[in-house]
Amino acid sequence: MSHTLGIRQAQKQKTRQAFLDAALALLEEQSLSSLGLREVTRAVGVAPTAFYRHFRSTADLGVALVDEALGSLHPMVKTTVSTAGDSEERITRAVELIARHVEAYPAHVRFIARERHGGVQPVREAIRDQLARFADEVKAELAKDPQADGWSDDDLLMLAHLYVDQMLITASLFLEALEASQDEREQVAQLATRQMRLISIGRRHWLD
Amino acid sequence: MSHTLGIRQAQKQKTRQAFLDAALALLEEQSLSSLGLREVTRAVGVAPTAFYRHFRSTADLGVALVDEALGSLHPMVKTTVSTAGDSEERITRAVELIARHVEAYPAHVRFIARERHGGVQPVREAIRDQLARFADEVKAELAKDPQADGWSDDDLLMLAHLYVDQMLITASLFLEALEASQDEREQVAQLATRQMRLISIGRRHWLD
DNA sequence: TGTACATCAGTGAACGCGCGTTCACTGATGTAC
DNA sequence: TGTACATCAGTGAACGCGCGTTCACTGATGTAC
Repeated sequence: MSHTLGIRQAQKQKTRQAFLDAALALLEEQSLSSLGLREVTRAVGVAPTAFYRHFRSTADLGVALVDEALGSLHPMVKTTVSTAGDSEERITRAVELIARHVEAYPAHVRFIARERHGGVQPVREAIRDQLARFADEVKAELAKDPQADGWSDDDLLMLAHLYVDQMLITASLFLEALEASQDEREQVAQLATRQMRLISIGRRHWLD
Repeated sequence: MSHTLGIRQAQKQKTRQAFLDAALALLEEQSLSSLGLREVTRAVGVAPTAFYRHFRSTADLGVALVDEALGSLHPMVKTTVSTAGDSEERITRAVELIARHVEAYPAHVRFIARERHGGVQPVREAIRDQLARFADEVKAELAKDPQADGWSDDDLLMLAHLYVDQMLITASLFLEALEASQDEREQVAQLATRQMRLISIGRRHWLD
């Protein structure tokens, strides 16, 4: 195994994670720009001053949440656009993958959707950077496909951005439908599937 | 002309508009959920209590801002997808229309992008409702096109949502590039044009 | 293994400040006659 | 047109409250010998 932390470091990390978890829960019903430092420490059960042992500000905590929410997502994004299977299979797999991710991490998804255009600049920038990385990775994945023969770099990146944005829109729709009926969630899945199908058709005929 | 308001009503409307303008300016750098009532009255130059003569809360003011930002936009959205001209002409016209709207009303566009997934529920709902209306209107416009022959209602609405989302994404990109170089804005226009072109191709081959 | 000192995550009191909301008010505008 | 009363947009004082940040502290953990 890798290096074991000392008791002190382990405890510190545990508290830090408690801050992130508490903040994420509080952010289900408000934006980061109105999240209070004391509000978070109260939820964690520590003194307000303890906050400063881990973060400079709530904006700083927000950036850490971006890393937590998106940092671990890169492998999944690749899978979403992987070249395995025929077009229809890929789409179905992608939509299901997104639906399951939203079910598993609704608060993370909500946080990203909310703060992507939110009122805290460093957080917006952190999200924008991560999404740009996603687009690059998707582009690399798309380039592997024989369909990409003859495509310019610009066009591949254009399509990659279209996919990334489409994933976010779909995730956001699943989120809204999360508390609703099974039927409503299936409608979202169907809408998303059709939209991806249309994009897929456009992709196939791009060089016609 | 229509009914002329009394002096009192006219003055009241003027103050109300001053609240909306001041709030919109303040919201360039924060979210609605952190906007303070006293902050707004200070910017307008009236006593804090004057706020209650016009709005129940900042959330209420936010809903009024949604109406101001999106209510008058319906004619433009129709034009954006109108059937006049060939496919390439339509796309160019749509992208230019969006670019000009962002230049003319950057604060409104920012407000909508920010609060669409923001922390204030009534405002989110107001935006969602307006966007649903846009999608319906776009769908009606798309149905007029001969290309729509053989399309199901569901598929038309699917495409309408795709267009509406695409417009918002494009507007948001133009907004980010607003303070940047002319070159950067042209890159956004080019990206948006290509994405709409791809969607347009997908549309053309949908029934193949 | 034991001791003596260093580190540092979390504490708790204190601060000045701006917040949202209440209330009774004022004086210009509106209306009835 | 003039008068007497009603309306109501905006005022200003007052309230209790929670905020972010500072500071010196404590005591468990870490380290050097």
